Amino acid sequence: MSSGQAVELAKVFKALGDPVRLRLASLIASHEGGEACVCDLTDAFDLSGPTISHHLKVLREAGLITGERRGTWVYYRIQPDALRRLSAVLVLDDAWAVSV
Amino acid sequence: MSSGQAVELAKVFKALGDPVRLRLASLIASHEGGEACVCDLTDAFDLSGPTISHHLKVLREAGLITGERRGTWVYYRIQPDALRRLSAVLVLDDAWAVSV
DNA sequence: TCTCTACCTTGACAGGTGTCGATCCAGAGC
DNA sequence: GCTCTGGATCGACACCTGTCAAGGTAGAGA
Repeated sequence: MSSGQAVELAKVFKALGDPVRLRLASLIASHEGGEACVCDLTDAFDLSGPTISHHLKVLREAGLITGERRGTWVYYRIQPDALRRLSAVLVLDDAWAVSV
Repeated sequence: MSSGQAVELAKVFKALGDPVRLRLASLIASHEGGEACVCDLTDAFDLSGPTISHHLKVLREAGLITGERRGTWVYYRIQPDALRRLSAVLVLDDAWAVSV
């Protein structure tokens, strides 16, 4: 894989390289309707609002989730394509061997 | 996903969350015979030996690669199971939704 | 045994990251 | 307009990470 590809991919892996962000993504993905309000998420952690907001921003900038404001609340939703792309990279037999 | 699971998983994602380590893993996986000598790897980067060694250690401790000394050289080899496990986690539709 | 090579470990430093309190902004409702 | 509430941003802090120079260890060969 090229140096540029590695930098882009590493950003996404790095975003998932934190227990809080992993659980945030998991909670969003498994929430009914496939989306979760921030108020639902903050309750699940023993962390301050700004900290949750920070982690959500990291996930957003990595392209793993999208946020949308609807009235008073902000809803987050998983980007399944981003996960599928990551998953494909890890199946080394096909992807890695030929992509270097 | 439980808090404990998240911590374990995050370690592995974090290990891949660096461009150098991603390329290292990719180089090892795609090298002939499925294993690569450290001397092959250092040439591919503009980094000092200790730095490469440090990154290899991170990958090793995450369970993504194994190292073995054979005579003068040390050979590293990918752990395909670790990659497959990660890949499976990312297929959210099945795994994530039920594992929380 | 001595030396050379390949690699690892240690120590130190700059820069990045997670966290929080304080503050700010956007909508809803009065 | 004003106020309340849900979130985001800012500023600051402790801690973690990537990097290298210097020194250490293990095996090969003389």
